[in-house]
Parts: sequence; structure tokens; C-alpha cells
Amino acid sequence: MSESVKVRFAPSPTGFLHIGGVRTALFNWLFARHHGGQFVLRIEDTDHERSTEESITEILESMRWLGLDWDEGPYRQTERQELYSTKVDQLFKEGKAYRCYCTPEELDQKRNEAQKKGLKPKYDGTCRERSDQPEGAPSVIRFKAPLEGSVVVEDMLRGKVVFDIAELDDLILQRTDGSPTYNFVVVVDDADMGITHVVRGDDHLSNTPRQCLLYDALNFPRPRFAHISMILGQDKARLSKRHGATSALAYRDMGYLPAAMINYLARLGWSHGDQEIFSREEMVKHFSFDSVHTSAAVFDPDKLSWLNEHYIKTTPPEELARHLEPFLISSGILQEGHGLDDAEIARVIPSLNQRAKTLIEMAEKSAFYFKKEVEFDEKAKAKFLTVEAKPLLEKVIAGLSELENFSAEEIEALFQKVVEEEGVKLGKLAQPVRVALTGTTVSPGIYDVILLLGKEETLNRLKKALP
RNA sequence: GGCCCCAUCGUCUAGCGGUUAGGACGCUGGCCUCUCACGCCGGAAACAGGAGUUCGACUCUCCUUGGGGCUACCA
Repeated sequence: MSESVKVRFAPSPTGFLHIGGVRTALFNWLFARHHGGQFVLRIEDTDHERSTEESITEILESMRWLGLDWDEGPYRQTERQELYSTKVDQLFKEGKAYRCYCTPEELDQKRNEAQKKGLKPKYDGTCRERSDQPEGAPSVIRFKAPLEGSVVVEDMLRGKVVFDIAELDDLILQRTDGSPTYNFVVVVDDADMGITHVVRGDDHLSNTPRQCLLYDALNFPRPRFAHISMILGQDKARLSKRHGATSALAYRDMGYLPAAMINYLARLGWSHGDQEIFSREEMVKHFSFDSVHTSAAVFDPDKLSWLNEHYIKTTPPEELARHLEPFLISSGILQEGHGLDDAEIARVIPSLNQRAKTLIEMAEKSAFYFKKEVEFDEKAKAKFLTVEAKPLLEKVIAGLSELENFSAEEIEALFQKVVEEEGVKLGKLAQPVRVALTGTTVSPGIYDVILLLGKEETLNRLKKALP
């Protein structure tokens, strides 16, 4: 690992951070951490129209939730205007850029005409050699790109990708209002920040030859590139809002664990043999672009859900309790300032973590532990809290009252005894008790429920539920 | 339209010239069982098509087809 590594994630704040963006960030992060390099966060807010502060806040919140920590930044391009101006001037003075007075309308028209004739809809170079400077006419600054030859992009994933320069045109570096454009600032920033490896979505692959030309013109060394594939929806179209939840925070709010999201996204396009479950450390240790592949991947909510279940099962209860607590509050099961600490919430987790797909589900299923009053499902009550069940319940009440240790073993022994004496199946006893204690026919194992509720609370609820 | 990228079960993938084409999600049959789950055992399910190269192609080359991206004073 002699080669130094500095990478960046550069989202534009024109909306929430979506899953595709997260994976790009993740691959950058993994690559940096694997090589002991630097990970820079840069906000590409050159589009004044569409950039918002809320988006920036949400992006940062998403990154923190996912544990994708950055070493530098967040930089904001709006704060670096001076640098861009300097570089535009430099190119201009060196004759590598020129003013273009064509109006957007004229350009539109030219494009349409070219397309009609079946020609490339690229800029025709009208102002390229123009020497006059129309007084007061608005202008942009264009890059004077080479006219022929080819650009070879060395991509870590795809090898050499060759582009014919004739396909490219003179891109705009600076708009009429003086603001710089994306393809230009990316190059200036990546070079200025010393980015060694540009890892981004393959929707940028076609932009790369233009950027390479810019690197050359500015006398910057080109970085190495890795264009990772896109994430698609079930219909194989690029993932977008209409595919349902696509923002990172939406998954947090639906009760997904960051570990599940990270693990899922890591395995989309990257693999390490047959391994499916990776801790952060394992991912960092094994991550390499050698084992990233290049075809687009379809987002599969089912597999994400499976991983979420896995992490709910395996996260230590006290740690999971910290994630669960906000959901206990948002679902109204606990009040703000409830006074319970993580350990107290964690008590109930071992009985629930095998039966919840999300934290929301887990919170809902834990309601009967935390709520003072049992909320009865009327159908369950009518079916199980019957006069036939009454003697059984009474025996359990009497038996539990006399238990000395109130252990799982003792409780189970008591149930066995009652069942034998009454000559019924365990279900005949367990279900009425379950309904009495939880209000429903579905719950964790009945001995766990009794144990967790405690002797006093259990007896209270049983007595109260007696038909 | 032009240019570029991509192509193994429905999905995520392993495979890197010789395999009964493996794993995972999902689906499905069964077992376990106090409910619901978990778990365990089993099953169905793929090399897009066509030419080459080769003793031999999922694997290498080309074409076709299909999907995606770029082609903005968006990023």
C-alpha cells in the first residue's frame, strides 16, 4: 500500500441523499479506509437554482447516520469561486479558452437543425476564432478543446476507454453570470485537493474525456478513475422516486439499521467469495476494485430487509436499545423523558429480536411490556378468555404465587404440571395466558413474557383478565 | 440519431479454457413448536442469440439483440 490515496464524495445538494449516492460514498470510503487514505466530502453546489441548505443538512445527516466519516470538508464550491475565476483567467490568457456570444436560443436552434440533418448536435465553434468583442453583449467562456485525436481514459474497472475528440465540443467553463460549470469545477477541485482517485457513478464516464482535456490544459496530472455502475429499480430503469423509498434517511425512519444498509450496498457490485455478511472491519479489509464488477445492479428491498433482520438479531441488546428508543417514543409506547435507561429497554430485546424485521415492528411488539394497561384484541379475548379457561388460569395464578425463585425452569414446570393435571395440551393453557398478559394471540414465548413482566405484574394481569 | 458502458437462476453474485455451473435473497416442500417468528433439512430456478479461436468455451474475439449512460449556460 505504498500508493497514497485521497478520494472524495461530491454530491450536489439538489435533493436528499439517495441510495445510489450512498453506495458511491461507501465505495470511496471503503477504498480510502482500506488504503489508509483520506476521504473528502465536497458539496457541489454550483447550481444556484436547485441547490438548497436543507439538502446539505440532510446529506450530512445521512452520512453521519451511516457512519461514513470524512477527513476533510465538507467543502462547498460556492466558497471557492475565486479559485475557479483564477483558473478560467489562466486558460483565457493562454489562449485555451475564448468568449462565446451565441445566445441560448441560437444554440438551441443550431442543435435542432444539426439533429434534423442527422449531424452531431455539438457546438459548431462559431465564436472560436472570433476576434471582435461585441460591446455589452453577454458572453460565456468556452474551452478551446483540441479538434482531433483521441482521449484514452484509464479506468480501474473498465480498462482503457477510448473517445474520439471529434465527438467532443467546446464546453462552457463560465456562464454568462460568471459562475463556473460542473465539468470545470470538478477538475479544478479534484486537482486542487489532490484527489488521487476519482470514484463515481458511470453516468460520468462520458464526461471524463472532456475533463481529461481540461486536466491537460491546466497542466494538472490526471487522477485515476473508477466508474462504478448505477443502481436500477425493479424495472431496470435508473433508481428514482417513483421506485418508492430511495433516500437513505427514509430507511432510517422505517426502522432499518445503518449496518444493514451498508452491508447491502457494499454487496451490490462488490463481492468477496460467497460471503454475504460483513462487519465494517471486514469490508475495509477486503475491499478492492479488483472485485467490483461493472454491470448495473437492481435494488432489491427484500434482501435489504433480510440483512436488517440479521442485524436486529445479532446487534448486542444494549446497542440495539439505543436505536430502538426513538421508535418507542414515535409510536407512543414511551413518553419523552420516560426515564428508562438503555439497559432497561434492552431487557426485552432478546425476546423480540428473532421476530422483528424493522425497529418499528420491534417497538410495536414490545408495547405490552411498557404500557401499564393491556390493550385487548376483542376477538382474542372472546376466543381464549373463556369460562373453560378460567380454572386453568386460576391454577396458574395459584401456582405462580407460590413460586419461590420465579425462574424460567420453575414456570415451565408449573405449566407442565397444570397441563398434566387437567389433561389438556399446552396450547390450551398457553394461549389464554398469552392473551391475558399481552392482549393478543401473538407474542414471544410465554415463559419469557412472564419472566420479563415479573411476578407481581403477571399476577395482576392474570387476575384482571379472569373471565 | 451519434458516442460510450454493460450482459450467469426473478434479484445480488461466484466462476477468471476442462465444474454435476457454487452461494445468498425471494419462492416452495418438510421438520421443530405454547402463538407468531427464528432455526434446521430438501426442491424448482441461469450462462441472451449467432459466428469464430481452440482438442475443448460461461470464460477469448467479432456481430446481433437487449438494457443503461452521455450528447445543457444540470450535476
